[in-house]
Amino acid sequence: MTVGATQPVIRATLEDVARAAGVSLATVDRVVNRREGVHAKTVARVEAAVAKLGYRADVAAARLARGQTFRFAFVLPTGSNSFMTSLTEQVARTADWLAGQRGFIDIHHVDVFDPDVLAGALENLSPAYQGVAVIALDHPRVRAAIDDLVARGIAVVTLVSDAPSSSRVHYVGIDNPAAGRTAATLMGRFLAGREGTVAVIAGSLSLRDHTERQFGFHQILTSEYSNLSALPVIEGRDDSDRTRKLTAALLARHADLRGIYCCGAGNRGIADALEASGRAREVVWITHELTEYTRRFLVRGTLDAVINQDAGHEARSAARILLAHCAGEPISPDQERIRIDIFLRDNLP
Amino acid sequence: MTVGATQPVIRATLEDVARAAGVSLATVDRVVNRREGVHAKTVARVEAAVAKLGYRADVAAARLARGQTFRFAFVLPTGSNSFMTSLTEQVARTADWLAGQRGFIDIHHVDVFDPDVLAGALENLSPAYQGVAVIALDHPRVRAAIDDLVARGIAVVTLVSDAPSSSRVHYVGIDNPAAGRTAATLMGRFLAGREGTVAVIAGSLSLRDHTERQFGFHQILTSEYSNLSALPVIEGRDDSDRTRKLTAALLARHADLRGIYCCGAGNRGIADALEASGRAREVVWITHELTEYTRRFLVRGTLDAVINQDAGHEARSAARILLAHCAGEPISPDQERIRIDIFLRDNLP
DNA sequence: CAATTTTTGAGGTACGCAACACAAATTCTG
DNA sequence: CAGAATTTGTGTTGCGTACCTCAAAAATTG
Repeated sequence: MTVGATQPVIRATLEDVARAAGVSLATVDRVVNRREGVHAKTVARVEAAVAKLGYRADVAAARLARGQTFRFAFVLPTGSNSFMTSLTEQVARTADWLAGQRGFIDIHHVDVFDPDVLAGALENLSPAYQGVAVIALDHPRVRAAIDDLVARGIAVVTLVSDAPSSSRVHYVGIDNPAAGRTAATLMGRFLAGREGTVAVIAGSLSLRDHTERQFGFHQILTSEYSNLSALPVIEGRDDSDRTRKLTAALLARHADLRGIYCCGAGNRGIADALEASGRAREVVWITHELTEYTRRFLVRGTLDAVINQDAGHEARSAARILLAHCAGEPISPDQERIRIDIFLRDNLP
Repeated sequence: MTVGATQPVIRATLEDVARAAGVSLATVDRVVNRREGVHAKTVARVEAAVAKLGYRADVAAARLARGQTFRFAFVLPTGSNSFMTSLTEQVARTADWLAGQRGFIDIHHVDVFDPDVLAGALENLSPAYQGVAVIALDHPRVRAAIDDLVARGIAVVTLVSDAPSSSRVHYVGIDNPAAGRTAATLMGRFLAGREGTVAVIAGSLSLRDHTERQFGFHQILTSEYSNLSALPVIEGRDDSDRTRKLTAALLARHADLRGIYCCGAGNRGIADALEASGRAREVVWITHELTEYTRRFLVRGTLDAVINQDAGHEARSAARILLAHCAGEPISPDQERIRIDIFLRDNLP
């Protein structure tokens, strides 16, 4: 059985549609581009012809004829952890791809963790940009800066970290509370009824994504796993050295420590401390972001699971969404949905 | 700090390159399209100009000028389980997208589980196709049919199920042994040391993907979780009714049944049997493919984890790979890698 | 140095569509 | 039914590239 074999071998063009509908090219153009001044009956005739011939505008020809070019700014953090480094690289690759699609990406590095600096950077962005992707902070000044850009007709998408109350057109990233809940479920199930304490290490609680993750984590842990009690959240500031010391102290102080959930960076410190303590196999450690380090810890068995967001997917998705928005094209939502990946040693990509 | 702001606001065109290199348009054309008869020194001059101006061919213009159109055949199973239904729908959506990219997809439905029927369908495919995507079987006749297509200059990608020894240009799907290992690790860890037996239900052991999954599953279960012993594999033929009866029998016969791994379809039957037995919460059930049903069982807590391959991603990837192959364009490997997704109740998309 | 080969230039057409100007035909209004 | 308004047609241009032909220039050879 065959479906779709009735499709034309040769694409139907606007001219074919005009001929089929018995009207001129100009009228077809008016209809397909929704211009004014066409009789309803004629519109119907043309649309029937479009449907009959299965006409689809050749996007290559359309883009070429429109002759638009696009300039986007990606505002990313200055020299940072492995995830951000990888994101930057993926954005660079995406830029390379976009260059063939009449689009240009400039990467701006700023200290996105300081609301004033970030807001300032957004405010000073050249008005030549049609779109901006930014690792946002949910802070009044940043929100205002985003709203300001949007008011000036510049499309803004937030990347990795959202500013939900702003007027950004899209958030490209994972649902962080859900990611935290996922981590908690894995923790609870891996520990399967054992009693003890679980430590939560965040980069900083002033980062919305870290807060949301630990919120989701606590939510599930307290409601579903009463055998486990969470210790107060520790701020490791995404710094390996500091995190190592904090983890070592945790391990020394809590003989009943059964699990560690790290919702930020600084994983090398945790690995060092865990391995030095000799309890690496016994303590369940779950963290975020697949990097060359976390991958190694996973393979070695020190790390039990990684919750990941795909930086490449995020970079491409942000670019696609900005492009589609500026060109007035539709997007396919499920292609742009960023998944909460779970990686075990066995399903590493 | 800003990187990349030196990019041109206006794209450089071939003419700009010609002017910069001090040669004619024809020569630049010869160089960028690698035609013969250009002096090495001139090639170098042009390439320097390309690099200096950051010239990138406008893919829209290039496609338009080449005027090529592409016809691909997708060979999918006849009326089948939820996953295949969803895959078919995603292929249809991809076809819609491709229609704007000068490409057409015909969907052919055949009984892909019969090697002779499948091979016959491939042999009878119109030579008008430049590419074929097929849910393959690893069988000599199918392999020969694929090799034959390739020999006739038709690009073949295998989808979901591979024929590794054939000359297909790409396999779009997951690593099935790794998926089985992933399931085993989840099973072993969720059961955390409890003793008992684990049942494995496959659709049919003559399907390579099911065999590979159960192979990976057994591999990890026997080597890492000696507390669990696997029962002989049961063939449910992807049929809910049959699977329900088999599962009910399993539950009745084995009081120490701790887990069920289903590497095929027929999940509704398993859910019915599990829920009827009253042991749904206690038995760990892991299966493949996220469908409306498995999603519901996951939310309800009957099902503990789903190993998934994203049908939308697979459909788009197959189309992109065929298109890139036929148009002689490069692909970006990590965008085309199909991940082994793990879904728990908490990270459902 | 003439003859030959290699390299380069000039110029054109085509791809499918968008965008526009202007004329012609049709319909509506008073 | 004239005049106005609306609707449709004709025609053109340009987007950036691929691909082609033919001639001119330069380099190589005998």
